[in-house]
Amino acid sequence: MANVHQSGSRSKRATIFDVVAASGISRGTISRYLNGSGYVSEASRQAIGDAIAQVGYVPNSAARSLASRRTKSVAFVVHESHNLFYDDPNLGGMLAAANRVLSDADFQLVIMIVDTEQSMIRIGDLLRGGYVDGAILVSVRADDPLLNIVQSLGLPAAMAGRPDGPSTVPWVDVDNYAAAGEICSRLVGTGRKRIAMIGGPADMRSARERLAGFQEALGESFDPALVVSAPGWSHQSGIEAMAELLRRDPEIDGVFAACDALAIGAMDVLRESGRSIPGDVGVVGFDDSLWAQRSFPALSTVRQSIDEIGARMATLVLRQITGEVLSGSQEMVPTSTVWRDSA
Amino acid sequence: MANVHQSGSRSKRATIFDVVAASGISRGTISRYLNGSGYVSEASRQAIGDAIAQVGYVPNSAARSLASRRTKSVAFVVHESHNLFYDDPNLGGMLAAANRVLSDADFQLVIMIVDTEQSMIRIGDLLRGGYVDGAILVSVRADDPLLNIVQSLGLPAAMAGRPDGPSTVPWVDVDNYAAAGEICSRLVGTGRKRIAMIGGPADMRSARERLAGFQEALGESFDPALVVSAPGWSHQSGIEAMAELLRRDPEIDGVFAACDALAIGAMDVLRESGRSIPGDVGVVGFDDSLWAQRSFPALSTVRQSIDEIGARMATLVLRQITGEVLSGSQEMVPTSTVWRDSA
DNA sequence: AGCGAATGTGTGCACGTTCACACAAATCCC
DNA sequence: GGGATTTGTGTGAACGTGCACACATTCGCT
Repeated sequence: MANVHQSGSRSKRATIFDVVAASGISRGTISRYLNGSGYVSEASRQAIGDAIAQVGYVPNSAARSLASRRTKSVAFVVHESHNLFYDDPNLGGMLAAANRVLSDADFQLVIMIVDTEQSMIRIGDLLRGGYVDGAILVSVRADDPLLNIVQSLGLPAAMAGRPDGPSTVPWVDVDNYAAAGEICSRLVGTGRKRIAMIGGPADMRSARERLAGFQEALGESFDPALVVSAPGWSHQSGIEAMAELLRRDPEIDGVFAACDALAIGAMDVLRESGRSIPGDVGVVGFDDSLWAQRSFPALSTVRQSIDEIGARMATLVLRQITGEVLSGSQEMVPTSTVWRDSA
Repeated sequence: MANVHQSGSRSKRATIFDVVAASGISRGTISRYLNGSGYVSEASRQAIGDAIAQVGYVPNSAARSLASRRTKSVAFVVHESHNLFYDDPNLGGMLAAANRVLSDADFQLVIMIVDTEQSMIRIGDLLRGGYVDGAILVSVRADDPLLNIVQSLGLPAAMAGRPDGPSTVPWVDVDNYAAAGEICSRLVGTGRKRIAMIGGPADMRSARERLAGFQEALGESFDPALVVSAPGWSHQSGIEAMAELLRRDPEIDGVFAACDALAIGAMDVLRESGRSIPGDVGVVGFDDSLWAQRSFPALSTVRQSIDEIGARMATLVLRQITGEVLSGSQEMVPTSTVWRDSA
């Protein structure tokens, strides 16, 4: 009851003026203390620290953002349906990796999922309204309005996968073409004759590159009739695509799926149709997500470090926030082929 | 070049005063227009709308937050290691569901992961600094400092799983005890004699409740030597726990794992040791995450709607933000047993 | 006609910081 | 020992909005 500070949980929050009153030191010096801009004597330092602890002061972030024109937060923008977050461990992994880097730099991650026309408007306004200092763009489509918003604003940003058209936004990507080519050539090398592909959404560059790598690896024996482009990257899409492929040609003995979730959907269909894996049909995927490691049989796939992609994007954004000009910069993360049991 | 608005991407952002200049209408009325507080004539409405479009005005969120003392954002606080986001689809599902509800209400989701002492301080300060209007707490530990912060601040909040001690924070939970009891009694009912359990972290209430349900279902035949508490909810923990159990008793013919990831880790060990599932050993899990549906053999488990839990927490927080007092309120989400192939 | 309510509009102040600037004191350098 | 630095401190503006209040106009009703 005689408690000086925190008298009741309903009391107003302490402001910098309360610290001024408790320490007898001016606003300016306290601000310098808080922001580490130097020029604060040891004595003041001590007094301010004590006063802050005594009144339980925490700087108000809105006031700070308004005055400094910096929010200390970065958006993680996902242009996909909400449930991909449940379906695809890669998304969560990228998010976690980005958050780790950002929070070490004292930045917060704000999540923005674009899956309707309305949400696009909302998020566009948020970006324009200075809600964040930068943006990490995941799953960007061809002609994505988000890209235009970010560019015309000059907002620090980075994206996963290279953009479709010309763009100044730095990106982090893997060599989809080469990686797809390599895993498929090994599929060819193990004697498969009728090899099909389940592609990703055709309006995504990474999907098209994986397809190109597949085609290159197959060379003469490439047959466009054995390619189905799934509308999404989900397990369900894989099921539907595989069913369609088997309808087109029941003799298929090899499948390259553009991501692991698609591959596992395909394996489910193949197994149900009585085919053995890898005996009758060899299956390979892409991503080396957890699905690949835990599926049965364990999936041969292309390993890409989702962690590194997430972390690098965060770093790119942070560097731009601190003033570096990275326009058009690009980074490649290496991949490797992981040969397991499915092919 | 004669472009009036947006002259160069580096131009300063339009403020409400630019709208005043362009429309000839006062700040107050424009503010009312923006916040839908009524009392704006049709003529003004029109003029303001035009002026806003003309100057490309978007309200500044920091200024708005400072003046209104509302941030329109809610924290999603996870007290777990970063990589759980990759490991556990439930976390992503909860996040997506919460975000859907929040963004419909025009709120943003800010992600905060607590996994070190330092991050706990950072996030505590963020919550105290008014960075968010409310918080969704996931994976709260016994005596969690976060709980105290939230409560002493009177911050609107909700948590997944009921708290360990007394607390006023509303929660959403499932009946872990009953659900665990039911799935285990069916394990008993199918003739298993030596049934083991892989429990979750002992400092989490849900883990202890699932253990209690297990014990109740087994009755007389419960043997504490056949229970191992995993330090986390991960696949890897499941592998280690199962190995330990087999060391203790190779005759085990049934396993109840406190979550699906643990169960699948256990199945991997069992399969590798030459045991067949469900022939030699029956395995059941908890959560009905994607892992359960796609594992081989498909896992029998307890279905809980992670989506509904996430959405309800978001709703609870929003209701408190709009002024409702929900202190101590609690909601139960129903579960059901899903009988697949693993037992 | 007159009065109260409903509708519509503008202005001052507050929100809690950061930043630039002015200035005071201590230190350095031939 | 005097001027130029370096170090340290306080004060007055912003930053861009919401909200309370004062005031003007229109409407409905007896």
